[in-house]
Parts: sequence; structure tokens; C-alpha cells
Amino acid sequence: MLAFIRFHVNACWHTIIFMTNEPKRKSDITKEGILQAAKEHFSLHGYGNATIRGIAASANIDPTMVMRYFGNKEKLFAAAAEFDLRLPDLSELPKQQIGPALVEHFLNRWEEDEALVILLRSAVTHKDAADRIKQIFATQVTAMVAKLRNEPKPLASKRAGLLVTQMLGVALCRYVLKLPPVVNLSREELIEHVGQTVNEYLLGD
Amino acid sequence: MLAFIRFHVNACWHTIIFMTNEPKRKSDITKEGILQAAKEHFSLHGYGNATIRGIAASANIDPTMVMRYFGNKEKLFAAAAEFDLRLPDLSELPKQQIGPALVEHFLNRWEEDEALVILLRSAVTHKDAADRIKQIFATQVTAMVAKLRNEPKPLASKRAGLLVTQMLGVALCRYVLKLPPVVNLSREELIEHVGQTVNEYLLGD
DNA sequence: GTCTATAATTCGATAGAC
DNA sequence: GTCTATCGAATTATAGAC
Repeated sequence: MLAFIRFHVNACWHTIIFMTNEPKRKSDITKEGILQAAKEHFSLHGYGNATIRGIAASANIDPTMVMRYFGNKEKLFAAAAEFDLRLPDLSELPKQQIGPALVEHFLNRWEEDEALVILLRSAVTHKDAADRIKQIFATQVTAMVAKLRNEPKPLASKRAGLLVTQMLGVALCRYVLKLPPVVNLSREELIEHVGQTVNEYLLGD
Repeated sequence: MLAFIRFHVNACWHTIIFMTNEPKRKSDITKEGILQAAKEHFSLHGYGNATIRGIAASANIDPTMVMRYFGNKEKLFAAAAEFDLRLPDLSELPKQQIGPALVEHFLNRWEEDEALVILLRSAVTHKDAADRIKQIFATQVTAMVAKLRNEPKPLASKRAGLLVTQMLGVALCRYVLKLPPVVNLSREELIEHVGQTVNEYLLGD
């Protein structure tokens, strides 16, 4: 098991990684450290403005090591942005609870895994990231919506589209742009009000 | 009055500008052409990935002319991203129509003025653009919400926050990321369903 | 495994001729 | 007003010594 100590000098984060249990090859530890630093830099600056050198500095390692382990910047990004929405099966819930439960799940995933912020901040200018987001929401979300009710695919696609505008809007304002009126909303307020909207989009009409 | 002819060679747009009426100084025409090209490049690529050289090429002009007219890249961006939401006074409308009317106004503004897409695509990685968006939504939107009903400011701020997540989410998915399920929604569908949500956020409880 | 040196680009910005 | 030439900085990526 690996553990991290993180500290920052001159407004720049650094990571020290150490083992807590099973021994692991040094190369794996190094790779984990690079990946952790990469996630942070891509998350903060987006694909284009994150640099191999900056990532290497945060991981306390030589920049050439990053290339050695990940080949190039694209592959490093792909590794750092690996993500799964892990949408739960909501079909058993009472209808009134589906929306709030889904919003809570989204908030949790967004806060526990940097990958979505990475993808969102990069997708706006980086084609690979945009394609990943399109794929995630085209497959996982539409499938979940279609499963919820037995409707023809075009209608499920409309519901999924409306749902995505609201959920990505929350993520953009709260976790990427950090707009004060949205950051100041509590989790409970978001779950209640946005949950009601999601319910309308998924089950309304 | 100025008019534009636009064509593209090698997947890159170019602009020819000519007068239709009143004569104008050549320097003004040049400046207009640069600004038009700049809006397009910032809108497509964001601040960091748009280049002075690319903008100059689109405007059929020497790159040094851009610097001459606008000083530096920051000032050129500020000129290209100049924007006003022009929120209408909705307090006279029947309550049921406020949400749909507001959504329609947002869609119109977004489609007739590139500046909002410019700001949104740049705000994610460029601090100046993020600050502009924060300012626009902190002032114009919150003021409109507060005017709609006579409520204490913290409550108006919550309503404005929820509203912004939905409206920026629509803009992000439809005009920036161009997610298929959202692009495929018709204007009428957006006005109807998102309008209902907006009504809930602005007037609910 | 690690690091120095450097190649090859690209960009914003400036100096200065005409 | 216009353009050539160029500076200085930053980046990804590679070659090769130890």
C-alpha cells in the first residue's frame, strides 16, 4: 500500500511517496508519484498549460523520467484522465428519490476523483479530452437513462441531454470556475434543488 | 458601415473587409479586421492556444500590425471579449413566462455574440477571462434576480447560483463542447424544459 | 536508472529599415 | 503604415554519458 505526503514550496506542490505495507518495486513508486503530480497539474492548468517539467518538479524527479515511464505527454494525460462515472442502479428507488440520489452520487464522484475536473478543464481546448467526455456521457449516461424507463432511444437521448447540461453546469461553476454564488451553495441545497430538476428531466412529462 | 467576406483556405478562415456606406479611415478598417479574426480564433481555440500569428494570417495582415494596434495579446483579448448580457426586465411578465423568456434571451445572446463563447472557452485556464465571467454573473445576474422579487441578498444569491449552473451548463454543452445529445435538442425543447427549471430556481419554494 | 546537453519548434514582443 | 529580422523564453522530445 502506498501513502503520500504532500507539501508546497513557492506555491508549488510536491509529493513524497512511501510504502505502508507490502514492498513494491521502486519503478512503480516513481510511476505513481508522477501520475499523482500529473493529475494535480492537469487538473489545475488543463492539458495545454500543464508542463512535463512542472509535473516532474512536483514529483521531485527528473523530467526525462516522465518521458521514460509514459512515452509522451499525450499518454501521460490519458493515464491521468482515466475515469469511470460508476453510475449506480437507481431503478429500485422510489421515484422522488432518484434525482437527489443521482446528484449526490455526481457530487461524490466529482470530489473524490480529480479525473473529471481534469477532463472538464482540458476538454474545452483539447480534442482528446473532449472526445473522452463525449464518449462517457454518450454511453454511460444515456444507458442509465434508457434503463430507468423503457422508452425509445431518441426520447432517452433528450432526457440525457438535459441532465448533462445541469450536471456539467454544476461541475463547471463549482469545481472549475469556482463561481462564488455556486461555491457557497451547500451540498444539501444542491442535492435538494438540482435533484428536483434532475427528477423532472428524467421522469417528467 | 463595414461588411465582411469570409472564406477559408487550408482549414483556416480569412476575412476581407470592405465599406458599404460611409468612408472610414483605413486604420479603422484594419483594426476591425483584426478584431473580427481575433474573436474567431479566441472563440475556437481559447486564449492560450490562439496565436497572434494565426490571427494576423486570418486577417490577411502582418503580425506586427496586431501589436501596433492593440499593444499586446492581453489587450487584444480584452477587446475581443467585451461583452454585456443585456438582461431584460422580466418583472412585468406573468410568472409562468419568466423562465422560458429568460432562456430564450440567453440562447439569443449566446448565438449572436461570440464573446460569451470566447470567455467561456478561455475562463477555464485563463484568469482574466475567469474574472470577467465572475464579474458578469456576480453583478448582472444577481441584480436581475434580486430585482425580480424583494428578497434578502443571500437568498437572491442562492437563486442566482442555481440559475447560473443551468445556463452555463447549457452553453458549455451546446456551444463549447458540442455534445451531440445537447446539440440535437431544439430551441423550443430547451426553452420549454430549461425554462421550467429556471422558473423553479427563480420563483420556487 | 539518472541526468546533462541539446535538438527542433513555437510564441510574444521589439528594433529598425523603407 | 508596413515588413524583415531577430531576440529571448518556453516547450516537447531525444541522444547519450555515467
